[in-house]
Amino acid sequence: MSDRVIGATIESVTFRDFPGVVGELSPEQFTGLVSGETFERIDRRGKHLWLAFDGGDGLFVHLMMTGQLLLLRPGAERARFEHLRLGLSSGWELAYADQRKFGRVLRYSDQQWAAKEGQIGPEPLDTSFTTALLVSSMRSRTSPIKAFLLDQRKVAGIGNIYADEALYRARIYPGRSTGSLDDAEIERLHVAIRAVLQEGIERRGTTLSDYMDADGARGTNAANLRVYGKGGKAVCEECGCPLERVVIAGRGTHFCPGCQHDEGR
DNA sequence: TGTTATGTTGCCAT
DNA sequence: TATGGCAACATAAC
Repeated sequence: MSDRVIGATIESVTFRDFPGVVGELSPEQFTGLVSGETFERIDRRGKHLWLAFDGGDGLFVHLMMTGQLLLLRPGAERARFEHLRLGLSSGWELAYADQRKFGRVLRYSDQQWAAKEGQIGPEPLDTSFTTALLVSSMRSRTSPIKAFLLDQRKVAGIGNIYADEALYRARIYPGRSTGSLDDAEIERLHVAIRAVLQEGIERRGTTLSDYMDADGARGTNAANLRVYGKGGKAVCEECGCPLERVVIAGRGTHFCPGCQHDEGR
């Protein structure tokens, strides 16, 4: 998005059928606050996006389950489930669409973004994300490792798909108590987290139904998944066991009972 | 036609 | 503080 957004000024704001997409502000308040602002920088922490204005403050965006940020040409037909469109001086329009309306485009002060950012755990692809860091944050926790991985305060950016994929690659049962993992298991998990995320990025995202990039292109990582969505529908490509689906941490959890034992190793 | 599942997170109760 | 359940919403697949 950077090429078409950085340096561009917001010239128009159009609301569609869900003004709540911008939070508590009325459409008039939001329009007044962002009109004339120029984007200086696009940042990201985990799944949280930050589109910073050049004079300070900016837009905080979270896509949640079904959100889409789209760059459209002026006059382009309203996207399905489009709720907000920002007309930019660069000759593009930045639209936000979201079938389930969980996501938000919020006007945040720098302080609000700093506070939000401070809540988010380490970036798993940064060099600062070491096995030792993971070991110390996992110590003496009793919740399932799957719940730990989904907690954005512990590690940034892992969602339900990548949690299941990482645990499968590390051969760890998702229901294992976080604090019960030994050093070798945590080392495998560290490697697996980085691998599944890196591969997902290389394939430009896991599109199961809604995800698309700003050009409307689908990611191809769905074809790279080994377990997610396959419980009861496929066998493990390593051991041939039928894959299973259970609910852990309130989320559908897919795993191989042959490779991911309840008691480690 | 009803029931259940879906990629996330915050709030609430314990 | 840590943990677990559930609601927010629209749609697709059983």
